[in-house]
Amino acid sequence: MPELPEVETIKRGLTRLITGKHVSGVEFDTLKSFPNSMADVDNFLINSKITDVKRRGKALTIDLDTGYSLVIHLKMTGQLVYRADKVNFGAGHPTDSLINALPDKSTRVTINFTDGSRLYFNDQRKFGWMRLHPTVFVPDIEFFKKLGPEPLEKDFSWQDLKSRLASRQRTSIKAALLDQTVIAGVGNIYADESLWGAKIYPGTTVGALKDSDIKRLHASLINVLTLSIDRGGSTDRNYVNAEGKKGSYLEFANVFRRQNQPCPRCGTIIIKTRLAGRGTHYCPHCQVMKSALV
DNA sequence: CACTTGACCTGTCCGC
DNA sequence: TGCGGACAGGTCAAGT
Repeated sequence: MPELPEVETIKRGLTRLITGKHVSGVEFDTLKSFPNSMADVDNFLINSKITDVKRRGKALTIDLDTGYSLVIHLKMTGQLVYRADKVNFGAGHPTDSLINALPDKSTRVTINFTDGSRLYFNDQRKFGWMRLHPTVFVPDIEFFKKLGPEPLEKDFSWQDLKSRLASRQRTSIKAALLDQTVIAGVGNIYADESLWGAKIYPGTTVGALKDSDIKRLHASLINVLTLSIDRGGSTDRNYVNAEGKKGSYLEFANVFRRQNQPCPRCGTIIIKTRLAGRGTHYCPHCQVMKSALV
């Protein structure tokens, strides 16, 4: 579910909501959601203070004053929702239907703070996880070591994108964008949206892209990711921010989930197909096929 | 190595 | 209304 803009939105919310809070207790259901030992939880999480919240790619890191960090990946359906109130409103409460019944059957982990507030980790499909890791060794986790550069870092240039793509010449540009070792944080929504913005057919072979194509793609990626963060991310199904609210970017999306609708640029009907194992949306008129796979 | 496919899970939607 | 199959925003392991 959450891609870079969604995780960034959650990160900003959590920074504001939980920094400085003290953990008083933790409940979790399965070892898959929280694969640390109870001893680790007791020694490094309980009674700890939250010192910082960070994002790298689609992963979150919550630093604690015990020298440990909570590393979190939400995968497809994970949610991190903070609630200050102690009262459960129950189903049907008008203020916030998405989170009014937390915890629910998708709640994997509940972190209680000393002031009575709570952080819920909900995950319908159970793909996501959170785990404790020594803070200084977080960068050594294999996922982070292999991760490509952050596309919204100021020094990320089109030449950087070109060099990251250099080892993926024979695959499609869509598959390359989804590969987190090429660049960090792009998922299915923003791959389709950025390729539409750059007028590149998603099945185009990376090796067939010219410098001018890569320049447009670089600009389009930054544009789309930045706009989505401004809109609070995309809610297709499950995504909510740290306060349980949906994002509005999909209202501004140009191709994603817009199959059978006219392209905003040229009016041609948008196609949905399957590429790199994923649903893929594009305009068959303005996203030109060059040397293409599929 | 580069590249593709299936598995991990639950829920929902669509066609019969 | 019921049932089977396809599909869903991500990553891995295992295959070619």
